[in-house]
Amino acid sequence: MRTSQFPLFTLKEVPADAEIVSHRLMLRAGLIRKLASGLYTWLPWGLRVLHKVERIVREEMNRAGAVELLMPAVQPAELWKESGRWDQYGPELLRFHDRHGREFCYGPTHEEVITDLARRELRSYRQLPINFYQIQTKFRDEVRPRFGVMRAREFVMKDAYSFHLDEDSLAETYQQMYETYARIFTRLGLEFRAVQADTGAIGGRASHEFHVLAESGEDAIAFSDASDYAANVELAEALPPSGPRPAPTQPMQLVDTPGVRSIEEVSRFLGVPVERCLKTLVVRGDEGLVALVLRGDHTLNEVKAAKLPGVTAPLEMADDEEIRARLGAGVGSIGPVGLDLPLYVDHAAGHVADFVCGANVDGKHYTGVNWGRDLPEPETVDLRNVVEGDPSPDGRGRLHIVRGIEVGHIFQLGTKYSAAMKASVLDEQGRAVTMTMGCYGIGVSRIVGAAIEQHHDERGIVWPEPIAPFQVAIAPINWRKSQRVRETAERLYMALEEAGMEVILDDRDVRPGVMFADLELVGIPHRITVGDRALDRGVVEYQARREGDAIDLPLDAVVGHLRARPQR
RNA sequence: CGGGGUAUGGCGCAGUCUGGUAGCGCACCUGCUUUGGGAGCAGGGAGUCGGGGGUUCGAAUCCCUCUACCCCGACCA
Repeated sequence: MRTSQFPLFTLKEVPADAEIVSHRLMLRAGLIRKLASGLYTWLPWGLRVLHKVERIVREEMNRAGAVELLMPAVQPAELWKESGRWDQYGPELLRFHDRHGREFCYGPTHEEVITDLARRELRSYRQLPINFYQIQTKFRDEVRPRFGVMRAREFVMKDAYSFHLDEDSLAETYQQMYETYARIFTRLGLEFRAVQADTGAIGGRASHEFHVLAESGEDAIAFSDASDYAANVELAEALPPSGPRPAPTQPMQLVDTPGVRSIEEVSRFLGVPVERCLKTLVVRGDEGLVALVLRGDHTLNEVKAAKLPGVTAPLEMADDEEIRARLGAGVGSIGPVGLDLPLYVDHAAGHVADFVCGANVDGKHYTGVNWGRDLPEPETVDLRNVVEGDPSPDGRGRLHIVRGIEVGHIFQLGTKYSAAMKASVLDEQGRAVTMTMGCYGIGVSRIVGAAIEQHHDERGIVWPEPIAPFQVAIAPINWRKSQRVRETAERLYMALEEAGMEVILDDRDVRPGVMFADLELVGIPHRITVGDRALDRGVVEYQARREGDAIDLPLDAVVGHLRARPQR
């Protein structure tokens, strides 16, 4: 390709609304343009990258024996009503009517459609297991789209759905998909981690997420420094503290704490460390309010809390009026002593002695409170998010917390959809058996953003070789005037193309600085500079995007040199 | 959903408080010069000042209203 035929749309200045580096660089490098909130056009250079990601995903899915199909993006409401998700899914599901007034949605995921297909087409256990996949555009009406293609409303996803006669078969395919995903992200040149995950809105049992590690990631993941334990912080279990609780040393006292509300204020006002201040959160439950007690330095894990019996899922915090009406005191003065609410106490909070807590009277707190003496011994549960340094739940090592971008997610669904939609096959005995399902997603367009998040420098994108829009750029200096430069560049271009490389020849008549800046911004891994100065010495210059200095190469050595480069 | 902010040539911004002929940088077009790190000179084109309504002799500027986009929050005890 030539830049005259395959134009760059690079930007010197960044549109003001781009927040994170990958979004800025995708705009500046001319990979995408925004149409509306969460909706992006893929420009030619960006589309090349997207297609490369797709190709690797497709190759590895095919290698794993999955079969590709393509389902409609628009789906009839009936199927969603059958699965029960028409009512469950909420406003993220974009719904509309056709001219006959029939209800449809734009598919955010395809369990219903594939299950409908499977129940029609699959009759016998002999057809199982089977794993269907597609690469297709999804729409999720996100509350708050942001970060460019990382959280867009319309996005490209690879979704796969497997069907099985039994759990063992599902477990086998699940494991195979786990390995396939690891291979895909390795081939893409990304630093990633597979972690145990919550099943969320899709439902089902076992589940792993694949995260590209990056500071800007929206998820926190916890992993052990001494084992292969890794989990989304949403899920990571906080173990109860070991050893006995310290014995009480203080009497319980009611103290005035006028205007003191937050844990930090309480701690400062009373001179008690935050770890010895307990906070009491009030949430809505199936029958009125429920109180959750945590250590002041810990944060509530909403996923864990929502799973507690009697607590609403998803979790809803009670508002100030509700609390005041029920307890006679405001948020900020609530505590477990004498509290007339169902109470859940976090393991760590139940292990604190001589603690401070709200007194259920405005402007008053208790100090020196002790479980089992001033209030009943609590039964403790896991309520909090793990923090850096917590013991690993598998008993080996300590947890570290890093941030990640979720790019893949695999689930063992079980029969959630197949049962609701009556998808069964006949087994060896001729009995109808509800099929067991798995599903496996990869955020194809998100990967492009995630890759940039992980691979860039101050000059722009530094693509991993396998997904670079082109492998090699030829930068001819003084293209118009120097016939020698032009002829050499053309000859090189032909030779590299013939060698099977993807080459972009920058035949714009622009000054070298402009050319170099653009080629670095768009992140081409290898650059050959052709200029009279080097040609006088009988060479051209080779510059790797991720390395410092250029080296001289004789013309006939260029193809060999590029071939010898390790794929990264 | 709640809170905050922004909207002025393609992009980035000033001008708005204090009403009086719409400006700057980059980009773009033409010509000449230039060609190893985002060139120089000269000339040029391009804006319903987000939409609608109002106040006024006069509105980018003041008032009302709508829309779009962005940010923050949805752990506060």
